[in-house]
Amino acid sequence: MSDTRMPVQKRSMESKKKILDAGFALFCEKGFYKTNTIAIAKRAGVSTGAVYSYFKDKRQIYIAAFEDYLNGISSQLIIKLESRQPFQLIDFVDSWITFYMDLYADSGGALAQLRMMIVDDEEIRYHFSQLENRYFSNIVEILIKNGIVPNNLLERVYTCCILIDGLRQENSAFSHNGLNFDVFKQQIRESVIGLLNV
Amino acid sequence: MSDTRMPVQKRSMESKKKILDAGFALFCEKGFYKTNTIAIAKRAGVSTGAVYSYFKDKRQIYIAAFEDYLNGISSQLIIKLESRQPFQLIDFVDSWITFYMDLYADSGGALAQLRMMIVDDEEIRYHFSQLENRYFSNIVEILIKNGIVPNNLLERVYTCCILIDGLRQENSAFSHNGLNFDVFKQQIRESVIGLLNV
Amino acid sequence: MSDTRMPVQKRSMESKKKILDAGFALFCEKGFYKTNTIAIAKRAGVSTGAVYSYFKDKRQIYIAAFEDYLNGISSQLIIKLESRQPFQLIDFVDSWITFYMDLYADSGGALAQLRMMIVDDEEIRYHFSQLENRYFSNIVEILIKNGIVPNNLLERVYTCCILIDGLRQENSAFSHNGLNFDVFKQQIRESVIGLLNV
Amino acid sequence: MSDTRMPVQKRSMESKKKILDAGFALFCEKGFYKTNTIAIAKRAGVSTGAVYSYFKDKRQIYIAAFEDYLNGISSQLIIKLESRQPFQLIDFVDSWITFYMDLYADSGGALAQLRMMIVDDEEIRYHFSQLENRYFSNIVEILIKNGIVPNNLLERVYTCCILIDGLRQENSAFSHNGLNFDVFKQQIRESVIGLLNV
DNA sequence: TATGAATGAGAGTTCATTCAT
DNA sequence: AATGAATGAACTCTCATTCAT
Repeated sequence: MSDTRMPVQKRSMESKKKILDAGFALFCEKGFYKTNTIAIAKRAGVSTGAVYSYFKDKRQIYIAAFEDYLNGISSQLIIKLESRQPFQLIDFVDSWITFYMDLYADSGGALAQLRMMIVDDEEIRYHFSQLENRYFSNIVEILIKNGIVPNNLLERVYTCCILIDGLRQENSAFSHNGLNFDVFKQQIRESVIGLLNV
Repeated sequence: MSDTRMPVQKRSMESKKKILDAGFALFCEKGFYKTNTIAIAKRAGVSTGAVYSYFKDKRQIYIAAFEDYLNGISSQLIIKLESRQPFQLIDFVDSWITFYMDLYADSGGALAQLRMMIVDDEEIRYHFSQLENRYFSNIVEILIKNGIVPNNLLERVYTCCILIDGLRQENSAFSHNGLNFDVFKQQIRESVIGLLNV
Repeated sequence: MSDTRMPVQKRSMESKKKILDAGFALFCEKGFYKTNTIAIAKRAGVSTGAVYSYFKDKRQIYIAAFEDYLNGISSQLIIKLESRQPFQLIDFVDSWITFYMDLYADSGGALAQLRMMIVDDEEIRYHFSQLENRYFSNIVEILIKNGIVPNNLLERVYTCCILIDGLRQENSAFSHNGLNFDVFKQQIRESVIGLLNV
Repeated sequence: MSDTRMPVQKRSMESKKKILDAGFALFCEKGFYKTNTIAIAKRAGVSTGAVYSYFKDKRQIYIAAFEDYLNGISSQLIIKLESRQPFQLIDFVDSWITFYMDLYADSGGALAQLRMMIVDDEEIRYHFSQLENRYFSNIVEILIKNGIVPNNLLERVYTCCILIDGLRQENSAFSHNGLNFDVFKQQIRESVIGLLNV
């Protein structure tokens, strides 16, 4: 038991952070239902009681942990995409695809888990329903800022997002026998460019 | 050692069917984890014991119920698509989109649930991993039979499937503010036609 | 389904016999608690209902099966022992040891199981409490018939029985490290002979 | 993944102890199969959940409870036997018989239960298989220490143990009609002395 | 405030027994 | 008489949550 007392608030914040990190890691690894609160507490190095002093219940840990994560990555993606100057559409699309796939690869299943829980649980669905909208809006903004302004831009961006996410799915979840990934990627890339380059 | 019952009597087969139907309905409504075996038994109008004489465990009910369902719908979709003669690409694509969306709409969450469980549970994933491949192959077959043979057809079909499923998602899972569904649908439609009409 | 109808009573007897045999085999292999009635019915090739038309409950199958078995072996042992003529004490003791051990070896755990259930279950204990008395009496009879009449014969025989059963235990249940079985057997043999040869 | 709790707080250790005591009492009274975890929890005055935070399953309660018990009694018997000085063989044998029978009488069925479960359950058998060897070795040691060193001592001791346990059985499990217990005891006593006094 | 032991409802599952066919 | 599907109480075990310390 360390003698040096830290400011109460700061220690408290650290415990909360540890719980969120532990919860997030476990939820990604094993999913919501196969993760229990005792395991979260253990991984976080705190007591089970502590978990319930910071969060009303298990679901709130989930929501808070994924909110943190999403805030992190969404800004990350946008920052990376904005930083590539001067703007070239083809370069932008390639970066988008690359960054998006890296993000998923690094997420260790986080985004797949979240998609699942959005289907499964009403409260989680409600909480994250605006999630993708932010992402779309950000992309739309960047495009407008750089003079890419076809009609129905929002819908175009959405279609692009679906295509890019399809590529991601192919890469991670299923193994679709006989599919040539490079050919597929090239098709997606061309479709996206076609949609934005009017 | 105790193996699950092989229905012999008529009564028995009816019970098994009732369990599958009840299980399927509940799994779709509430998801795997929020459905318990007592509820399945009650809904099926049988005892809890009966459930376990037909199925080794809850997961097997899930697998059997969804297998039945998928066998039903996959042939349904293909039959509908093949029945539209003479073949016209545009007409084919419109039918595809319509039928696919109807299927999901009628499934009452079944397909969304299944996607979720494929992510969540290893045994279920293993069991249904080949599921989408069958669907792709069927579409490819129809196209070839009707003279649509661009290069990289499999990849093109896959891309089309992703686009159409994106449309479906938009319709069911999320509400993306400000998105004009008809515009979006038109974009998808054109992208699909563009991919197949080389 | 064989067309030739057997006399009802005879068929009935056969089913009962099959249930007893199946029950006995399973009880020996797995014990009373790990054997279930469905398995007995299956092994016997009859319906579960049939089991309950011949026996009030699972315990009665156990009792009847072991009673049959014990009647069989006790007469067997006595017949074998009586058939060795002319009577020589040493030869008698050797035969006794040999036959007893063979009996156990062939019983496939039956007697060990029975001992266990006699401890565990009041009704079974009650039913078989006289079991060993018959065995002692038989041995005593043979000895008297052949002029072996030391004082306290019943007690001597009982002590002999314990010694011989100890030899059997050593051979089957435990592995007592470092024990030389032949030496041990020789000791038992001599103690038994000593007890009877006054 | 969830490991059983390592008691840290004092309260916790008391609970574990209470569960062990309750389990032991019930296992002795009613046997393993007729004792359920709810009854153990109730008798221990704890919740069912508590039982499973200290023990992986019911069998582990059994094993731990009997291990505790055996550790207690095995040293007890040896200590009593060693404490009788100066060593006299006849006195030693009489003490051995007396203490052994008292032990069983006081055990309230514990040792009989354990013998039964050693036959019935593989894991329990494995856990306690060395049990009797320790007892034999202890007796052997005492005898050697006191100059009783006939050839084949281990086997002699084993034979003695069987005889003494036979006496114990007679006293507890069966009622062998017509057997004069005192005569029988005298026979056993003399056989044991004969085996050791060469 | 932090701890972690304790809770207990409820989950999945088994199986001796019954009874409609 | 025979069948075997059906029953449902009882069992073992889990875990989100609480609360005495």
